[in-house]
Amino acid sequence: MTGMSNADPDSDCPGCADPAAAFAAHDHRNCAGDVLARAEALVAAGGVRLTPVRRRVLEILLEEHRALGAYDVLKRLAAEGFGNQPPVAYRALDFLAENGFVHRIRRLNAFAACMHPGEDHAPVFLICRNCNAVAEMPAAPVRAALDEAASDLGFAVERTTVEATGLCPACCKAEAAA
Amino acid sequence: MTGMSNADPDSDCPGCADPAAAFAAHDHRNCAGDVLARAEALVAAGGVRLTPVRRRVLEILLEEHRALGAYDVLKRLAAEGFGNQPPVAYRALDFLAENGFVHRIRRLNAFAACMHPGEDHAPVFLICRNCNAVAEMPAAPVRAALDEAASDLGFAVERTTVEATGLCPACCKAEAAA
DNA sequence: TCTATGTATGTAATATGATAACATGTCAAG
DNA sequence: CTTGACATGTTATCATATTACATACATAGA
Repeated sequence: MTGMSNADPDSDCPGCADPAAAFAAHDHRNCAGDVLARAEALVAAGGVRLTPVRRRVLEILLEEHRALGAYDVLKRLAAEGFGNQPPVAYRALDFLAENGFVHRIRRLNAFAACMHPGEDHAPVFLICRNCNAVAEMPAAPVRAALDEAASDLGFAVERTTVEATGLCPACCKAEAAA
Repeated sequence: MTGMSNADPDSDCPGCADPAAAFAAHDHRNCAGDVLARAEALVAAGGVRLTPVRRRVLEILLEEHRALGAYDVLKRLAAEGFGNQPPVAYRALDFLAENGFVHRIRRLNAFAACMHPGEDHAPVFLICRNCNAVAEMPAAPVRAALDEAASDLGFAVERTTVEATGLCPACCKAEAAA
């Protein structure tokens, strides 16, 4: 599951805040720092606690900058002296997901840090089937289409899972060349 | 996982071909029969084989008329003398999914028969968080919004997973009353 | 008709993902 | 300093999915 285009954390960085930059090369330490700072602010405001494990899990996902399975996260936690049983990872991930700091990517049974916590939240994910890079894209138009169609049936949408697989720009070009 | 509004196979029948009827009461044996017939025609045309296991899995999903886990399907297969190891179920389900006869619902780790095989295929699912009823909805507008947003990023969408949780009409009313 | 080939199925073993249940620790309000 | 709420640690177990390999089965070509 090593993303091709984001194996080097300093190079390509899909999933970053600016959707236009999502699949383009840039230094992602900036976005990671931003996000962590914003998360702390939100937590303080919301009356919930960003405990050491939770904070560390968020950091791990930000550092890694790609979707990680719960057990991958757990391995890293254990290596750093936190608990090494599944619930430790799941609890932290669930907390972060509920508070909008990470998203669950069902197609991959994995979790990825949210790149714009506190903002619009009905994320859409683009998953490259070739390099596994994952980008988070603004969802407003998709969500609007969904809401409208659903309300015609009398269904009240609360949460959405929208994930697309396909080819990211880099892999698309590579495949065309082959 | 017994859907409230579709516990009785002859009453409410979410997920049927006509999206307007999805959450309304009707006799679903009609849709099930239709679908199976259409599936056979498609299979003949497509050069693939609807073997006994595969056919039976499709029938089970049509009869049940709700999302079923692979192991639920497997239990029923085993009871009828087919193999009782996971791959038996997964292989049939994968085949059916690849050929558009069933859909995988990731949120539920489950599979449901497609109610209009051969037609437009970028399904959207509406899942009631209260009664677990699942409806398949036409996806064209959602898909269009998704394609457009993705292509701005240079991402070529191939397959999509679009699932919404919320309240179906019946549960919506019930909750409002409470 | 035989037999080679591809495709489907059967089976065992195991990997991977997720949760239930309960014990222990931590911290702040009363 | 105690109580209560929340967080964490730990055991055990369940649920979902896949790998690998053996066997059967259809069918096209010799």
